Amino acid sequence: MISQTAEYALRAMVYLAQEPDRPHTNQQIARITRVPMGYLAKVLQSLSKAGLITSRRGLGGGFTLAKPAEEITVYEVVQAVDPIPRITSCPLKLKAHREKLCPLHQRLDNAWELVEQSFRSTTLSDIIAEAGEDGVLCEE
Amino acid sequence: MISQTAEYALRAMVYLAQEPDRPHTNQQIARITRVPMGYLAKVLQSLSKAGLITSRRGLGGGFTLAKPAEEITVYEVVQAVDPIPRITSCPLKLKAHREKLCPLHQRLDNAWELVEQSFRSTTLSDIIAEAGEDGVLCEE
DNA sequence: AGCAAACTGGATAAAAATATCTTATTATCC
DNA sequence: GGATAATAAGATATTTTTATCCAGTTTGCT
Repeated sequence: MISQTAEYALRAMVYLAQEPDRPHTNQQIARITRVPMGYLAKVLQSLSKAGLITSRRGLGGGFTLAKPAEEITVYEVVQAVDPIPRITSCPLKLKAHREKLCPLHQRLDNAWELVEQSFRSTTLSDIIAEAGEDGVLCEE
Repeated sequence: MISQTAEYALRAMVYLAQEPDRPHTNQQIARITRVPMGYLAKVLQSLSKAGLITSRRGLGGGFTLAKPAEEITVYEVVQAVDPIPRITSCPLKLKAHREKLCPLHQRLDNAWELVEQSFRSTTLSDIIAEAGEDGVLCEE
């Protein structure tokens, strides 16, 4: 339902949210979240361009949340790497459906709306808070 | 959110549901629903194997709903071609999460559950009824 | 019987998503 | 300033999804 890429992005963000004070390197994040390192680099780029994280090069550098975990929603993360494809116009390009979607696509889009709402109302800190002491992604 | 394949399957099923009394050929369905003919054939095979439609070969043959439109849900159609990947075990394969998903994956799965419920509670006849006279997919 | 319509199944091709690798650029520390 | 750690970016490879094509089989019709 969401892409592998979005799953990776969420893992990385949750991890960063757990220790937001110091930068974490691509390598660290990859190891903990078990995401292929080379690919994670791309995902982190996307998140960076979307303004959700900041990066610092050089020794001691890495990635850090760009704003507090309370202010970052699951929705923002997913949107940054692999947006939810809301249905705004008829996929069959029927003229008759330009104004109003047919019941089929209307109902599909309603389902996506549910997901979107769910994602919008969940912040990274919600997730961390729920985890308690263990940490969300087992840090071995 | 759902695959192209699932979208095609739904279009085909809605079309069949609109005229359930006579068989419709792959070619007919493809033209109306604007699905590539060769690919539609595969999709129809899947739907047939799932028991949602029946097929008849030879002249005058084609595909027909296997049961009344009132008894076929969107969920069944999607499941037949491209199941919703509910999260039942930790995607990171962490031992600590075998019993209980971490909050991240728990919340993702909750969203899928919403979608699943929405799909389960919608039948093909619901969709057709909502369309009124026009027909769901413009029959040109 | 013979022909044409229609599904069936397998092989193949094209496109998109996912993943890897390599080279550059930037920053820090000594 | 040089060595090293780290991101940035582009090229390439692999896998999955989507799509096409073709030969085979069944069915109905005359």
